[in-house]
Amino acid sequence: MPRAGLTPDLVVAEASRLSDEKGFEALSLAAVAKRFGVATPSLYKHVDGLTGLRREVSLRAVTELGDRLQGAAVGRSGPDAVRALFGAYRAYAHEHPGGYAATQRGAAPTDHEAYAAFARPVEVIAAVLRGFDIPEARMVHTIRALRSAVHGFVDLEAHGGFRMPEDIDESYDVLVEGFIHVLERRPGHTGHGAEEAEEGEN
Amino acid sequence: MPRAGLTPDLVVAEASRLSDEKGFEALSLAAVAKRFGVATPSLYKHVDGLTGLRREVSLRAVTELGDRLQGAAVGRSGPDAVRALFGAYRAYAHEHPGGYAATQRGAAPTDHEAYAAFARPVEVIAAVLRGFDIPEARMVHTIRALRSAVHGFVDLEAHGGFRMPEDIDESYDVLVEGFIHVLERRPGHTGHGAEEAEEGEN
DNA sequence: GCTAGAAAGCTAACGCCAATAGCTAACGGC
DNA sequence: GCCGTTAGCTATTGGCGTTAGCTTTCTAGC
Repeated sequence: MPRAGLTPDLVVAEASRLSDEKGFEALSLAAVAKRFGVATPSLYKHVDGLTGLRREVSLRAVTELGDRLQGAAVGRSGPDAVRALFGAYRAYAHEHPGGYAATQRGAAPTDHEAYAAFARPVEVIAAVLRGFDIPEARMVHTIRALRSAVHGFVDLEAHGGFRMPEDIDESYDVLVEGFIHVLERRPGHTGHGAEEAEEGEN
Repeated sequence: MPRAGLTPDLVVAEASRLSDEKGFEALSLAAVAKRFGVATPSLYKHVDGLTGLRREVSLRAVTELGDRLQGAAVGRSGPDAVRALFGAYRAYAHEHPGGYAATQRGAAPTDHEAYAAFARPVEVIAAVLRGFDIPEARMVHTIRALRSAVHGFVDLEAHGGFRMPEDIDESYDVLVEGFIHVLERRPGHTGHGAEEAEEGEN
């Protein structure tokens, strides 16, 4: 009997595809094995159980998301960069719903590799926001606000939370432009601030 | 052997408690049964399987969330009402993490009872926003933006997405005040709008 | 107070999944 | 062409959801 020729990368790639098609919650070792025409236990030779597989899918997804954000932001600045960021973020979630969902399961605090991977998208956001006149003490709060806005919209949309007939793209525009408006005309204001800290998941 | 005295309400209440303690994903018939000192199949006399139990927990949660929002908004208007809304929303998520998570699994389109229940929190938000000078064509988009902001923040926070040392309450303030700022000083602007529609999940 | 029927909770059994142990056969280096 | 490595297998265990069918408790009505 010839071998299936699996590798960790192949398995994770197929798992990512599967979770994009059926949802991240539907990701199972049995389903992945079936796709390769292989028995479930065989996957253990390439992946550390279901937990490990989920972790790898998350890592892959968050890395790709980071790349996309970076790609969107490069060469732009100010409001344009923010628009590009918002756009790329939602586009990724549309193209890879399972991957985006995987992105939401944070990494264990001890898992340094995952920790770093999860920090990257945030770093890109931070870089873009530095183009605005935001006091250091407000930086982290602003990053968190942006992340909340994007993620909230994308997540609600993905779960079918917007049921009215109004155009969803237009709603996103309203959100994005509203956010930019605050960024531009509201640089300071709350003077009492904490000191700054370095990169990481804000 | 005396009976356990279960009722649908008791079962759902215990399930809600369990999912608040261990997470909505950890909700299982087996775990609920164990809490009552009862065999798993016994629960089928009160609840329509795991799917049904999840639905009931969701309904209960979304109803309570709606009540909380309403309670927070009543007697207030304008920015104060928005602040109260944001506050109550996050407070609910803190007190009932499992319930809040349950809230995110939307209802089936055919499930009219659930549909109505899920619409209620949105109706409260809509009522509060009517206190601002927002063009009808922009209303739904604004509601969606608010929901995105709150949910995004709460969801990221719940999943441990804010890892920097900065105070999270303060971040929430920044988000809330930013949103209010847009509401107050940016009533119109994009003139091209759709027509209005009635309540429902926006 | 007794009885009959409704219904609560039980055990048994099946299928699906994750996971571990241990076998076998295919592959690659020499 | 041989041999060690290892990919993939089968067998098995344990947990879960679900259905079927039984027994026993409770309660309504006489």
